[in-house]
Amino acid sequence: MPDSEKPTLLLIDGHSLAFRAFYALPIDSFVTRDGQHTNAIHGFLSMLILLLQKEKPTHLGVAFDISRFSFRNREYEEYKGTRGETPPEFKGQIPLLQEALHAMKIVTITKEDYEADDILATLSLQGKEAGYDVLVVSGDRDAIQLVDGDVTLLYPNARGVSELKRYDRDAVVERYGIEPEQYPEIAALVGETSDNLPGVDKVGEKTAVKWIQQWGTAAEVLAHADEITGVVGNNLREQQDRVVRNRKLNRLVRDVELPVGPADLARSPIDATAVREVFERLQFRTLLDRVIKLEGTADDLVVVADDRVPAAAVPPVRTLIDEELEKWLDAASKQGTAPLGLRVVTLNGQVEGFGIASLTESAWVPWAPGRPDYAALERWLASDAPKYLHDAKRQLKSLVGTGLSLSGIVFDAALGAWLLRPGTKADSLGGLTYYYLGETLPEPDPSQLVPETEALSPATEAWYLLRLVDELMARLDAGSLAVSSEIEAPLIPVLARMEIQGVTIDAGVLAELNSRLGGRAAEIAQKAFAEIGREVNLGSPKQLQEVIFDQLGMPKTRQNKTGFSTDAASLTDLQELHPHPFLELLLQHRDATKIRQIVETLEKGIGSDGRVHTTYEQTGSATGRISSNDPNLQNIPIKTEVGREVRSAFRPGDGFETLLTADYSQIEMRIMAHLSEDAGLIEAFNSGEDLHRFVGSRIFHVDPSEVTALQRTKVKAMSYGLAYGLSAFGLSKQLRIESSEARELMADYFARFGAVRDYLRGVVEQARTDGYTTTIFGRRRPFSDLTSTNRVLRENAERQALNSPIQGSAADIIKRAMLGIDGDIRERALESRMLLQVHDELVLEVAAGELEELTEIVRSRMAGAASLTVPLDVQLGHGANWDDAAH
DNA sequence: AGCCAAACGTA
DNA sequence: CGTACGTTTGGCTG
Repeated sequence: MPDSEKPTLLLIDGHSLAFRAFYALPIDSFVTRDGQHTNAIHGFLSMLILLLQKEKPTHLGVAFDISRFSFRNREYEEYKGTRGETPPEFKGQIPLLQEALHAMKIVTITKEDYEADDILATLSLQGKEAGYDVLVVSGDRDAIQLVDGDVTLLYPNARGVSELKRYDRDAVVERYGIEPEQYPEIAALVGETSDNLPGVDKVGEKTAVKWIQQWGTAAEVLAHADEITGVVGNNLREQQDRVVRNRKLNRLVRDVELPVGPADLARSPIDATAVREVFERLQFRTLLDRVIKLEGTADDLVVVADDRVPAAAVPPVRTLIDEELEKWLDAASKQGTAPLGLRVVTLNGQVEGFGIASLTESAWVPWAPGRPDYAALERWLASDAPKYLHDAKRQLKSLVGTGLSLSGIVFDAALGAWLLRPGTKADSLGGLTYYYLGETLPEPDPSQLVPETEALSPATEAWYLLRLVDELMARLDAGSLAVSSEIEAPLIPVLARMEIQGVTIDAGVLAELNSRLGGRAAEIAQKAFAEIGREVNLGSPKQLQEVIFDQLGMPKTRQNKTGFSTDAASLTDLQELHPHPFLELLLQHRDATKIRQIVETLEKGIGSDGRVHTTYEQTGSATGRISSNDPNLQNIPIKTEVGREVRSAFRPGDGFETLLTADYSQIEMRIMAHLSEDAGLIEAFNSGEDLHRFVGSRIFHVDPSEVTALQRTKVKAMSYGLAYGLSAFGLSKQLRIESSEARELMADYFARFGAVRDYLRGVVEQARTDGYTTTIFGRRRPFSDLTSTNRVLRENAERQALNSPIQGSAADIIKRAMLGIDGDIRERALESRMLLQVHDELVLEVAAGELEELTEIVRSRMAGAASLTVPLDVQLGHGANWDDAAH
């Protein structure tokens, strides 16, 4: 509770918060009729209103930078040098935001030559000394140093401004393990990429914290630099200038001369007319209402995190059984009833019960096998009555063996959050609730025997889940919502079944392969040692560097962080001009041990049922692909002969006849043809001619039949590379041709397929404007670095952006095919089942007598998964193992 | 045990 | 100076 005796001074870094809001809110959705972008203003004001309601500050000021340059640039020219050009859509919003603030009678503060954070530092110090409770809101981590007994920092989480993390002294200590004053000491060692202040190489937060805990300041760390051993110690000694410079620059100035002091920041009543005028100009309707409401009746206002989600009181948890439960669930099953939140609770693999919630009620329903009085629960679970879950696949799998079935999963919060921010890692329910609702769920500390905080009831979790889903759905655009409800949510049970089924792998084949490869690796190693006259660890790049560059005196290869690369490409390059048996043997050794490692991983993964059960990570990629882990079954070797032997260990299980594999041929190029509408490429696919042969004939001006193998190889590499943003330089590297030839090849390609280039350029351009790319089916991927002035960052983002609609659309398509196939299999009650997905390939296990029917299902569902301007070609094959099945 | 970088398997 | 992943290994540190 705020100390009611003390006035509260709220200080905001306007620029940094507005900038974060700019990237947190879709730029498209906030544009006035005359084209003025307003997303940063909207996000900032929305956050401000929340703060005013929650914190009830008596005094308030917002500081802004005047320009990108401050006295720090005189100290260090490159300061903040990596920052991108401010997007024009953002720039214009700052004066408007200031205008809106002035209408609300909020003081804005700027100071020539200083940054907003220096202003905050000065005012927070003055405020503290004058007896205020001070709240500092900044998106700059340097502001952590301001935290004190009376000064609290509110810091936005990752992206977005609607959730602010509260850092008081304890929170800083908990998060960083050091006192707030010491934060800049750590930052000086670690560096700050966004300010273009490199720190000491190899020193991350952990290391820095450890040192600061030991020695207190960065200066003291430097004084003890010679006590630090190892590479890190060397780096520290060599790069101490950086530390000194960083420390100098990240110290905030606390005595800036300002025209106002804390007392001048007392809040005054808003100028309602002016607010109305500005807000109408910005076309902020709901915000206007919220600002008007702030006046007067603030006390009985419900704090809302968003226009759409009214916070409600947490409903009491009831334990429901018998008729009461039946009545509730039957009502919820009626057509058109609102979804319920659901948590499946397990302990040691056993289902213990269910937390179920509506917005007004929440219930804990214990469950045990064989209890007849839970018919209503089981009926509701199995029905299509809509349900919201978080990480539904995991919970679905936990029901295996209980006899319970679960249907009606219409939205998964983990998937929804991923669709909003596909580049981020999956977050827990508590994490998402905090991020999106700004509310903290109590989580017991697993390290405590008797936890201080008791775990939240699953029923209450289900209630928070319900509110979270409302918020996620409100934030998702129409296209992403469609992807959620038509692709991702329906795919959950399909993937769950694939994981549960697993795939049979012949352990005997693997064992034989393992020992054979082991023997071979040992042999090769011996020969390699003989060549260099000593034994080294062939798996150690460091030792290999000694051998290759020092002992053998080979020319240096591509540089990497530890010296010079010894990767396959570099070694092959070396072989060209400086052939040496050791290099050849090393490459062979790598081949053998790599495959062997994969074989061993697979062997360990074979369960008592003789099958390997991977886990598909539905939120595992930024583009929309699924990933596979534990073990990864999407990287089983295929390119070499031994590699294919691994595939031959994949067999149909007992009672199944054969394996069926089906893959899309050149799906990414077909999507490229569709999206670019390039007439030549479309003709290529409609002609029935081999793609690369066709393209080659156009580039080299010969008949398709006269395209040589070498020409075809070059064309193929370029076609595939295009979708990845390949440059002429990269192409020349890959094909080992002159860069002039590579440039010519690309020029010739684009001369014939110009629409492809136009399309790729257009994608990047559009992504730069909108801030995201979109797939054919509406899946989005946001980008922030497309406007960076840092060339490496920007060009990386450009390649990702041009690739994302292509790779992402391919992912959409195969997912749709999987839904169709799974649906058909179930509808026709076939015994056959889908086992593996490898991005453009599916592997199925065929039950006796079902091959013909299943083949037709797979063919038509895959080919029909999208209607593009070119056909989707599907290659099918079957056989006694995965290798044989692929022709 | 935890972290990082390198290397390499797949699409 | 080609996208998207997951896994292992060595080497460093505690």
